[in-house]
Amino acid sequence: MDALSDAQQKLMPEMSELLKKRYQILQTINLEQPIGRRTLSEVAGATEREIRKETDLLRNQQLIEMKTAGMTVTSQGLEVLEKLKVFVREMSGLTDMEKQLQTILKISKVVILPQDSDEIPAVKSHIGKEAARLLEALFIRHKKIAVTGGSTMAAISKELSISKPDRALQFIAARGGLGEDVLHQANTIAAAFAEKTGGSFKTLYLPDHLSAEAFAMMMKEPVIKEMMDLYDQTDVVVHGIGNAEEMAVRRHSSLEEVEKIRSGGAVSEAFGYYFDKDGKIVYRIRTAGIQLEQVQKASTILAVAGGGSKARAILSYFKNAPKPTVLVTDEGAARKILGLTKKLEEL
Amino acid sequence: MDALSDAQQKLMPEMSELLKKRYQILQTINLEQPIGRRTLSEVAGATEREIRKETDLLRNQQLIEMKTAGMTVTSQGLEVLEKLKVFVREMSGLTDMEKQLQTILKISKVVILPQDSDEIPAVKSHIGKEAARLLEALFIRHKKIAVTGGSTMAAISKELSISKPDRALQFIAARGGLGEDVLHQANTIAAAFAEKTGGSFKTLYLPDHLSAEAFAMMMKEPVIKEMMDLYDQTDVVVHGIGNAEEMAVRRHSSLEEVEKIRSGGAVSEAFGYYFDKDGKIVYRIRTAGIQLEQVQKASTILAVAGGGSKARAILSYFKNAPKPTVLVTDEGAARKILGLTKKLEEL
DNA sequence: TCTATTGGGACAAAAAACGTCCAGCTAGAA
DNA sequence: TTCTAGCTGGACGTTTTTTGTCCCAATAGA
Repeated sequence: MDALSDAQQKLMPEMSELLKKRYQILQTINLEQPIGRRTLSEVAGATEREIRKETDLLRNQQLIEMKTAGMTVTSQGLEVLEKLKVFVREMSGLTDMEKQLQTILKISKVVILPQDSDEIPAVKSHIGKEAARLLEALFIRHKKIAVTGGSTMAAISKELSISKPDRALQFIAARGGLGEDVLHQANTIAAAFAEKTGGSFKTLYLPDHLSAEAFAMMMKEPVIKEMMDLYDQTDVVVHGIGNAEEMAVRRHSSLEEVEKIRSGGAVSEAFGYYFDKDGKIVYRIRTAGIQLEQVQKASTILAVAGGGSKARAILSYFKNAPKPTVLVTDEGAARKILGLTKKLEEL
Repeated sequence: MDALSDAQQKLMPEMSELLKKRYQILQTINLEQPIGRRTLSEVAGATEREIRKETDLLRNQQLIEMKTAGMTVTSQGLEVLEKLKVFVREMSGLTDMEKQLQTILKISKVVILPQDSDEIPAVKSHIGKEAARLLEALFIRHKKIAVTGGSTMAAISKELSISKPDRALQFIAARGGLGEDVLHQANTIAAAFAEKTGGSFKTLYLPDHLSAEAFAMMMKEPVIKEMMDLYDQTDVVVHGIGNAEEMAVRRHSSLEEVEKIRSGGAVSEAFGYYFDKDGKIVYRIRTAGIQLEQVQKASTILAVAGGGSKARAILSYFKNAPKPTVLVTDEGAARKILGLTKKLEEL
């Protein structure tokens, strides 16, 4: 933050919030266009009246246009969005927080997006977009990419857009179904990534909750073995981070599983592994899929998770996460993580 | 204006006015401190409520302090004032206007201060302060300074403040009484300048409206002749510019004088000379004082006049003003001058 | 052709801003 | 020392603005 902006904020303290709010609205319109007042008010977490007031202003400023199909961002609007991007980040202290988190989590890079996806649904899309941009940059040098499931991963796939299709790209489902609904399964996500980028994808279909013997047998099957080999060659891993209990519930885990997860003090989940607050593996779902050791061999790992509710999980997972991990998260999660670590230090 | 501020203003168009308003209030407090709400509201041209709202905010921001004696600017406030000075000027387009006026009026430099002194009394003080700063810079190399009268000149004298007294400075009253009230006479102003700077002053006392013979005789008097010689040696001339009719009235000019001024189409007045819209001398008060030719010999001339009502007069005077003149004026006058010249061009 | 969604209009209710006064205090003049 | 002008902070009825909420005609897309 330069001295001028500093002085400006001294003289106009209300500016900060206002700017952030309008920026976010404009950004959300850009992401979801064409979009109407009502839909926008839901996704941006504001009342209809407020959205109306602000969008009227944005139109007067010729930053957006209103047609019968909905509101769209003008080229001027895009320009403003571009110009203020860094400024809004600086102003919200995001750049500072990124550096702090990088140190605390001991990883190579952290990217924080404004607001909290728990409160404002659109933030999830913003996270997705940012992660998509980061991932696209990796496509140039890395072609074998393992992806997991989850709604965050789905958000990334929605925002992927590549200038020219790259047939060399290969997306590998990092896990089987894991009991999640089809839309958010790793298999579906891998297919979506491939479709958006022009690459190919490999899926892993294996029933959950197999008996130990059946599992051992399956692992010898060529189709499955092929996947295991692919995991070894993986360049990039893209994954979400879940709350342990939430994931257990969503996956309809058996009572004994839930018991193990709970008694073990599991906090976070990733790749089907459950971690406690110190990052120790408490439980792992016995199904085929990428192994933690294989993840660690990847040259870059992209972890994506946002929302204040994910703070504890993120903190837990990163206790033992690979160094070359890049975390994409949001302000809500970041602030809570910093709050939690500060509290710990005080004790 | 940089791209960032531009984008900021696109997103927050209300910012501009708000910033200017608060800046002006803060600046005025700085100039008149300690000052109370009511006095400030009068001098700043705003309602008491508004002043109250803004000053409450400024206090919360720790830019001002409120004591029983009145409000004063804190060191933080001063800093903000300093930091935003250039920005506010840029934002109001003053820098642009200065360049335009410089070309139109064909002089070496123009300094424009925000707002209109016709509407906001405090602006006169701001003009005075700026002129004082410019003048002080000239003191280093120039010691013989001729000054005229008028309320604007009085404003300058109020704002003069010099780090260490300079006994070498000599202030010369450019004219005699000219029928104005004592406080705004050139003689009084010269004395005030001298007092503020530690210099000396020379006054010119000569009755107005002398007969031609008496005038000729007086001109031969040593005291008067001495002044005439001083005018020849003048380095710097500081003067105001008046509206012709207004000045005629204020000076209780005789009917025939008023008639000459009116019929000649006089628009402006300076040094007792009356000029028409093309800058031609229409009439001059027959009394001792600096001659136009002597003014033209000075190395620097500081012309100070503000307020929209002075626009025509300024335009008139500068038709034939010396090139090395520096004009200090305000936004109100500047905008009107530009408007008038634009209108002329269209015809 | 039908349906879901859009922007714009409208309006009562709630909230904020405004104009205006007064009381009590204090610094500086007399 | 007393007096007075000018200061802040509090108060309050009256506008003015903002807010929440509906409806409506238009239209894009299925």
